[in-house]
Amino acid sequence: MPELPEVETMRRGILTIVGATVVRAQRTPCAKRPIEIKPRIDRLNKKVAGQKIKAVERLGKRVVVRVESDDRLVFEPRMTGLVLIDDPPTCEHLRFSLELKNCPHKKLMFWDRRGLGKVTLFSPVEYQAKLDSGTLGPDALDVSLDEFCQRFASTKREIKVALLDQSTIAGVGNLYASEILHQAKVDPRSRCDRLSKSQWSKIFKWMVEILEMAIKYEGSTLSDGTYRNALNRSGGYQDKHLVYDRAGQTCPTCRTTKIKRMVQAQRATFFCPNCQKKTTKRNSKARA
DNA sequence: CCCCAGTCCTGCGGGC
DNA sequence: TGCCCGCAGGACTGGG
Repeated sequence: MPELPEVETMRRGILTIVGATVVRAQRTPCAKRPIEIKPRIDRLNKKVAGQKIKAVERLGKRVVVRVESDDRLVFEPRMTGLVLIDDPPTCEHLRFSLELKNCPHKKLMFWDRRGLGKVTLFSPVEYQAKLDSGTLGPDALDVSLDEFCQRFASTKREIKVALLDQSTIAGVGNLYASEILHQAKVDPRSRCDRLSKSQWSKIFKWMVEILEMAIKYEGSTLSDGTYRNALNRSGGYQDKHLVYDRAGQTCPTCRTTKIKRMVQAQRATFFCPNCQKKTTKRNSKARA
């Protein structure tokens, strides 16, 4: 499931399209079922055809292709989407393509097995409005500790659930949330408004560290094998997971307790009950 | 406003 | 062995 590191790996994998000219945008004829593309493909095509690609950016878990007019084509891979310039895993789930010229690669493609992904074209005004609407928070790798704390501090939600909310911070998903809280030694059920300053610092520090490390390893490929890096190989970070999908195994950190799986907000959470104990503001201060 | 459950989708694996 | 159902979860919607 693409989270920030996997999407960043996709972005880096398609950087050679910068400077290319878009010939046309089209839904891929062999795609099994249509995905949501906005605006309608003919209108979208009119806006991007003939435009030069100026930049390939990322915002949270989205790949953003910016053209000369500053219109932005935003790809949302969600569960099983891939943004590619090389052969997709199958022909049948290819959903969308941008034909290119003046580029070593002829096409930018959006492949998505489950079809939950989306492709949306935003004008500069629409894009700014989207950012201002508050539905998408700042990127997890582009936020200060102060803003990070500020955005979470007042909510009573459980920290694991809050981390997944893209309107607070964009980029962290289910897998990395478990890993971050394990390294920070925070119980995933802790209420945000009851976490201490030092716990927030640890969560922030490990969030940055884990996301950056996972980018170095080109992301995590899980057992379903969907996610591939730019060279169509598996990512490498799945071997570094300490708790995710390791229920029943001995915790690699304390080596005494078995990792547990539980469900929070209908999502699986993995944690070590020994390493990640609930602390109140009071007793964490007393300890310090 | 804030939060949560429900919804979409396909492929895989557990269980019978 | 083969079939079926439940599960995987990112992001949005509707309702309390």
